Amino acid sequence: MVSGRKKAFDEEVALDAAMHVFWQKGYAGASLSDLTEAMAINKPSMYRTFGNKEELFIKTTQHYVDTRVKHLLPIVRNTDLALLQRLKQYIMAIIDLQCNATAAKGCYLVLCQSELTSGSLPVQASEILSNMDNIPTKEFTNIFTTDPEAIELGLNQNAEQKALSLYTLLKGTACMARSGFSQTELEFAVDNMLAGICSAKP
Amino acid sequence: MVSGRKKAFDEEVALDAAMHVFWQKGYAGASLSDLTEAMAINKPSMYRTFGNKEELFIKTTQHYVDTRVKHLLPIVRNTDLALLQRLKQYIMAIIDLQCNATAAKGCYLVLCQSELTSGSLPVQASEILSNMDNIPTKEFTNIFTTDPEAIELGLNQNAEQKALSLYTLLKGTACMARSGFSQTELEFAVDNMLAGICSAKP
DNA sequence: TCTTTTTTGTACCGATCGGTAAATTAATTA
DNA sequence: TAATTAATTTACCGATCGGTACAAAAAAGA
Repeated sequence: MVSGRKKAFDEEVALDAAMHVFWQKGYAGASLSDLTEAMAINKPSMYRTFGNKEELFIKTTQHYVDTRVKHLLPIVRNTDLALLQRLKQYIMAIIDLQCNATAAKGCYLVLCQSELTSGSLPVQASEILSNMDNIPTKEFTNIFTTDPEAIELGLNQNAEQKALSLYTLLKGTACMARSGFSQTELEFAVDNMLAGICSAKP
Repeated sequence: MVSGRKKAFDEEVALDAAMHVFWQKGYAGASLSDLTEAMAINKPSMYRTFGNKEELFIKTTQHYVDTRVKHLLPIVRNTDLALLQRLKQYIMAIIDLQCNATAAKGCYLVLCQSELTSGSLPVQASEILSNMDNIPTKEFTNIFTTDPEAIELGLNQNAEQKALSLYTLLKGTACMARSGFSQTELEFAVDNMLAGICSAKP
C-alpha cells in the first residue's frame, strides 16, 4: 500500500460539490473560495488533487455529463416504446434535470457555454464545451434519419432542422428553468414543438 | 450657460459601448477596465457621469431595451398583417437581433438573467431584469386572448401556455445565436413551434 | 485677468482574485 | 522506533477587482 497521510475527503463528493458551484455561478463567477468552501477542503488540497481551477472545471464538467446527462440517453434509444413517447420522455427527463436539481436550476452546460463567447474560459475548457454543443443535435438527427417509425412519420425530411428545433427548445427550457419556471409549465412548450415537428410538410 | 470644462465624450456613444461589453461578458464578467476602455474614457469620468458599475448597468439595460427591443413591438401589433405573419415577422426580428448584432451574439437580457440565479447581481439590477422576464409572455398572451384572428384560430385556448412556448423558444434561439447558429438555421425552429401552437387541440 | 466650476489624468485604496511556499500532521514502510 | 511519503494548515505572493483622492486642465462668468 502507498504510504503517507490519508486523504480526509472523498474526491467524488468534493467533485460533486464543485460541480454545483459552477452550475450556479459559471466558470468565471465561481471563485476558489466559493469552490473550496463548498468542497469542504482548503486550497492546497484542491490544487494537489485536481490541478488548478481549469482542470477542476474540466473534471466537474465530465462529472456532470457522466452522472446527470449520460444515463438519460437509453430513454430515447429504447425502441420498446413508440418514437414520440420516447422523445417526449427523454426531453422531459432533461427538463426534470433543469428544473428539479437539488442545488442549482438550469443546465450546467448551457450556462457555461454562454461564457464561451465572453472569452472568459480557458482554451481547453472552451473546446470541451464547444464540442458538447453538437452532440444532442446529432443524436436527434440520427434517430430521425434511421428509425423506421421516424421515417414513416416523415421526420427524415429536413431531419437536421427538426433536430435543431428540439435542441433549441431544450436550451430555451434551460433558461426558463433557471428563471424558476416549473417542469409542468414547460411541458406545454415540448408538446407544441413536437406537434409542430410532426405536422411539418416537406 | 453652465461654466466648467466641457465633457470630451458623448454619453450616448459611451453608453452604447458599455452595453456591448455587458452584452458580451455579462455583469460580473465585465470589469471596469473592460468598460472604460470600450467607452474610451477613464474611470473618474465614468463614475462622475454614470454613478457606479451597477448604475451604469441599469442605464445600459434600459438603453438596450430602448434602442434594440422596444421598436420591434409595433411589428406584432400591426393588425394590417395577418396574425401568423406578424408573429413570424416579430420573432424573426428578435432572432435577427440575436444573430446579427454588430458586436455581441445572443441576447443581452438572456445572458444577464442567467446571472440572476448566481447571486452576482446587485439588488436593483436584479429586480429590473427579473421584471423584464414577464413582459414578452404577457404580450403574447394578450394577443392570443384578445385578437379576433387569434380567437378564431383557437389560440385563446391555453393562451398563456402557448405564449410561454414562444418565449421559451426565443430564449432557446438566444442561446443558439450566442453559440454561432445563423438566423436561417433558427427559422425552422420558429416555423415548427408556430405550427405546433396552431395545431394544438383543446 | 482672475475666480469659479467641471472634467480629466494619475496614482492610489482595501479587498479579492488564482495560485503557492513552507512547516506541520498523519499514515505507511523499514 | 526511525525514516519516508503524502495531506493538511497557515500564511503569503503578484495581479486585478470596484472605487476614489487629488491636482492639473479647460471652459465659463466677473
